[in-house]
Amino acid sequence: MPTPTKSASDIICTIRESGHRVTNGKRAVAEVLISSTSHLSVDEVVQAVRAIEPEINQSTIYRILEEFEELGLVVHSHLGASAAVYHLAGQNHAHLVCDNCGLTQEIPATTFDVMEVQLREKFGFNLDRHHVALSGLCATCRENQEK
Amino acid sequence: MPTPTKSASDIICTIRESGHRVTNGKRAVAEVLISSTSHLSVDEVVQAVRAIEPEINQSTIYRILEEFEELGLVVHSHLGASAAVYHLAGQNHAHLVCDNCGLTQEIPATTFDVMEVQLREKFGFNLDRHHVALSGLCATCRENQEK
DNA sequence: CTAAGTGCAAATAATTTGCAACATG
DNA sequence: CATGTTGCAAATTATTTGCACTTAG
Repeated sequence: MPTPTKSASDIICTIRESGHRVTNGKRAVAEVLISSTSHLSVDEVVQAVRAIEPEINQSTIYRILEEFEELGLVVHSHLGASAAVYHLAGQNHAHLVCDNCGLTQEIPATTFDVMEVQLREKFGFNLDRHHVALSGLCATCRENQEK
Repeated sequence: MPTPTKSASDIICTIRESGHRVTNGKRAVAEVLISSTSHLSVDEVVQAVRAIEPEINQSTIYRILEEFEELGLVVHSHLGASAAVYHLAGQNHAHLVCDNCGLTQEIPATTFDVMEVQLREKFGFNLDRHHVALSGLCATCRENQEK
């Protein structure tokens, strides 16, 4: 059963219910995350948010993203690059990152269904399928490497 | 077919063959990596190397590790923590990192045999099994979370 | 009102780089 | 002796934090 796509008001609601306060900054971050199809670095979130709320500070964005993550609204990954990237939770996908060119493909998290069960049974480990990032070589770089 | 364990002289040999020069620093880093069973952060490598070569500089270690990685001698991963960790290549294992407590378990890379084939066939992606790090919850943290 | 949230600037942490001095092949 | 390597200090990049001021509930 796929997680239903969240709307901005769902996010606002979750914030309020958790006892946190709703601010313009949080509304803007929510909108940015919802309208983005890809993964955003903190810096990209900052740029996008400033189009809505020009006066917002970078450290505020860090704090908002941290709060959203604690509330389970967003997840972040380290896709090999230096800076972390954020996106909404509940989007069922995992990442394949090319070591060579940095290309990131998204693949359905269902790819890991079997592995998830296997890891739990064998190692007692509960895989977070929203947070999977695998390294390797994309098709193009592999071909070039084989010369 | 498991990759045979490298010795310090294998590493030295590879360096020389690649046209790079062999220095005391590189010898020391090679020894440290070989005698370590676990993953070392750059800082840990620096500490360990200084036991052999007290005068070595941190940025030199960064440069040596970078060179070793280009030569395919070592690999590094980002295990969720801030600093990257390094270990010898060819040790067939992957990592399971607990999001909550940071515990890192090593599991045999053969766990990914099926997945490797699947990723190549479906997405043209060539998984690097030495570089796999999966996030989730370890058994203990999972239990505690279920209350 | 009052605790949560924010801006700002300074502090950390991890890593990289420019350059002059040095050492390997 | 030519070029790869190193030490050092300064620069970068990503992220965090202390604190006074502001604002949502």
